[in-house]
Amino acid sequence: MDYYKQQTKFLVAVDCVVFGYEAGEIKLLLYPRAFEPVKGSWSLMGGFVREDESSDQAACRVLQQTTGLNDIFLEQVATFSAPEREIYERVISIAYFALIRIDRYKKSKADEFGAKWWPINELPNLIFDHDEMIRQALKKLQQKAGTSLVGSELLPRKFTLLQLRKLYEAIYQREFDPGNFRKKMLSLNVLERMDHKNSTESKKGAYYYKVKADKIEEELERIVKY
Amino acid sequence: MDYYKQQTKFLVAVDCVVFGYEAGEIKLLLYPRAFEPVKGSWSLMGGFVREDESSDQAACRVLQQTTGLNDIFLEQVATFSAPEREIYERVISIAYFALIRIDRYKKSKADEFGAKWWPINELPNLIFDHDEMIRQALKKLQQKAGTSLVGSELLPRKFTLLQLRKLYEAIYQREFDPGNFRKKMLSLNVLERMDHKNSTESKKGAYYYKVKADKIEEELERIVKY
DNA sequence: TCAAAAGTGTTTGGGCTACACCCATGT
DNA sequence: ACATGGGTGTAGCCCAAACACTTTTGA
Repeated sequence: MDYYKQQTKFLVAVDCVVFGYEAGEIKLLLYPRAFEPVKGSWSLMGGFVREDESSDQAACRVLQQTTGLNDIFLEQVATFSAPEREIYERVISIAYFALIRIDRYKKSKADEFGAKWWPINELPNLIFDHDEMIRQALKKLQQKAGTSLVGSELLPRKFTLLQLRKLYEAIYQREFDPGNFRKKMLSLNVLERMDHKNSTESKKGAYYYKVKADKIEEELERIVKY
Repeated sequence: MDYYKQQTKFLVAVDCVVFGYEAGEIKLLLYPRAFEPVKGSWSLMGGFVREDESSDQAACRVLQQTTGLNDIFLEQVATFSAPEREIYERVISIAYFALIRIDRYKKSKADEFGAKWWPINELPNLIFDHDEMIRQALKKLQQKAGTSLVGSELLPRKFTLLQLRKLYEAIYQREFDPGNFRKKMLSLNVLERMDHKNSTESKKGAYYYKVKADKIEEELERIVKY
């Protein structure tokens, strides 16, 4: 046991890459660092791990505090541990990625901090290695969306196939053939057509779909190549 | 800065899932825990992260110390942080997976600890959450081998297509059609045929191949489904 | 009437699978 | 001679990609 006592201890934090989807774009929730060093740069939602919680719980707590939301999709990305990655003190940080529906977000504590949604292609300067965290998180999101309908976590509960396709186009930064995308998605047998239509995005009107209740978390065969 | 000072610090460790390949089987390097608690159970190669190093460097150091090898393929798997995952003291552990050629390993410090190679299908009881680390590491290995020739890290520098196929069969725990496997591998254009043959494993003799020097780390299109 | 999305159908090509088949050679 | 792996060829199937076409309706 003495061996344990000789060892160095470290501050351990979590940083959450919070993805949202709005106006046809993937967006990220960031807040401005209000104090030196690197004041004015933007930061991921983060916080320190506490004595009585796992890092998963810490990430969950951070999101609860900053977005007011509780039942959020959350997954580990990687751990960043370079000795010089922060400035004043060494911190080992476990990066997570989260998916939330911006329409559920609305007002919350995050606004008090000046938090803002940034389109993924127009990000500001970020502190420390947060840009690398985002890069890896996006890759994870693409992998995840390729084998599950996790993408629908970013949409309202009911959505049209146009909305779903636009979301996938935003995630993968490329276009999909409308007919083929529709056939592929429907062939997976995880979507359930509802009995009413959305008429705001097309003249003809498109049926709403929702994910079948028992298929939400299901692992599927490849949906899209990545 | 006061905010930093109030936070709890943690012991941070690395645990390495060391994969090897021998006699047609994937094997894992483990050593027996010599002291209580859980004396007699087996453990992954691990160690604490030090003040002046990243976790990557720590994992590298642990492998150097236990196997004598330096230039080893090493990749992060995930971080395990449940408060009760160890017994006497809380330790947050970053799991890595490593690939080494058993023929390069031979004698080393690890033998002094009683380290032993275990076939992946006949593992002993493991301490803490090490079995879960192995499960996730194997999954990572399968993904990695599916998009790169990382598998050849486990073979001698030159190898026959039979040896490569047997390795992939061991990694994915399923059989591959000999003809199709050969065609697929050669079509990737990353293997270079050498001008001599191996005659120990077949009457006819099979050409040796090696990975083209400039293609070792290359990301490929899908090699095998997983 | 026209544009734009909804929704369905068809064709094509590439790749994977399952085999068949010949070659070389040690026993 | 025969068993075994080395190595090549091929027919069938599935699926993704490309794209044609019809429907519906608001502007």
